[in-house]
Amino acid sequence: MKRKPSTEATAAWIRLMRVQSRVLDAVEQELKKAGFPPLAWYDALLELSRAPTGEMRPVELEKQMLIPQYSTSRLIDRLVDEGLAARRECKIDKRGQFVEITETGREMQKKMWSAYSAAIEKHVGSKLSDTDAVKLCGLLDRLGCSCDETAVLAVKDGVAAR
Amino acid sequence: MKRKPSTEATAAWIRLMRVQSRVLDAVEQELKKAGFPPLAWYDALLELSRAPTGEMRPVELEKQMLIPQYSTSRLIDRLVDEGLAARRECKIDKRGQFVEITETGREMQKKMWSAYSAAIEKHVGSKLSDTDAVKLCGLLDRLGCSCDETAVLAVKDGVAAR
DNA sequence: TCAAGATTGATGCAGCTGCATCAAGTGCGC
DNA sequence: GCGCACTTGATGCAGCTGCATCAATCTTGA
Repeated sequence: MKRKPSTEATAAWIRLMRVQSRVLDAVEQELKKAGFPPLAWYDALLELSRAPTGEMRPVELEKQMLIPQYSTSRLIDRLVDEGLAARRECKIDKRGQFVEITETGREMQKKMWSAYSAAIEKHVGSKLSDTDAVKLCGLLDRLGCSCDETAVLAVKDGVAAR
Repeated sequence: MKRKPSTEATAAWIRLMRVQSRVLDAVEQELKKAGFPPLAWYDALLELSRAPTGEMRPVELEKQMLIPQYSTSRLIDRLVDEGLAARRECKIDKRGQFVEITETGREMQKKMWSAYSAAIEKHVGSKLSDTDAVKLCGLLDRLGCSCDETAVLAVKDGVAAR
C-alpha cells in the first residue's frame, strides 16, 4: 500500500473537508431557520446589487460567481420567479439579456446579510482571534490553486462565499 | 448595516468555503478521471473493510460516516448494485440487516486509495510543509463545533473524508 | 401481557447538480 | 456577402440530497 501523503497532510485534508462542511451546514441552517433562501441566492443578489447599473449579463455573473453556465441560468430563473430579479432584453446582442435586481431583491440581500453576518460571527468570528483568522487565511490561500484575485474583498454590506 | 464579524473572520470564512470547494473538486475529478466512483463510496468501503467481521449494521455505518439515514440506505443500494457490498439478514434483529463488503469491494477500496492518496498529496501535501499542515489542523479544529473524536485517525490504508 | 413509544431501514417527492446538447445570434476571414 | 467557428443562454436527462413518512420490529413499563 502506498503512503504518499504525510499523516500531517492527510489530517489537514480531513479537517478541511469536515470543518467546512460543518460550518457551512450550520450557517445555511441559520439562514433557512430565519426563512431565507440558500446562500447561492445571496451571492447572486450581492453581485447584482454591486453592479453600477443594477444589471448584469448572465455571463458576467457566471464569471464573478465561478459557477457553471447552466447553474447561472437556473439560478436566475429562480430569482426571477421570486421577484428578486428581472430579465431585460439586450438590444446590442440579441442572443443575450440583462438581469436586473429588483427593489425587493435589494431588500432581500440586505436582510439576508444581517442573518448571514451574524452566522459568520457565531461560527467563525467568535472562535478565532483576528490574528488567528489571518493565519488561517494564509494557510488556506496556499492550497488555493493559483489563487485569488478577489482576495480581501470583504466589504461593508456583504461577501460572496463561493 | 450591521458589521458583526471582523474583516479577518469574514475573509477566513470565504477562504474556507472557496478553498475547500476547489480542493474537493480537484480530488473528485482525479478519481473520476481514473474511472473511480465518488469519494462517498470510498468512505463507506473503508469503514466496511475496517470492521473486524467485514460487515456492519447500516446504523453503525451511518454513525461512522456522519451522514443521514436515508443517505446511507441509498449508498448501500448503489454499492450492492455494483457488487461492492452485499446485504445479509440480521437474525438477532429482524428489522435490521448487515452489510458485508465483498472481495471486489475490498479491491476497489485499495485501488481507490492509490488514486486518492496521490490526489491528496498533489493538492494538499505538496503545497504545505508538515508543520504548516499541523498549524492548519489546529486552526480548523477550533472551528469544528465540539470537535473530533476521530481525531488523528489517519492510517496505513486510507482515510475517511466526511 | 400488552400498549405506547422508540429504533431500523426504505421510499415518494421536490429541488439542485453535472453533462450533453441545442438553437439562436454574432463576427471574422476571405 | 457568405460560411464557419464561437458565444450566449436554455433544457432534457440522470444522479444525488433533504424532507417527510411509512412499515416492521423491538423495548419498556405498568
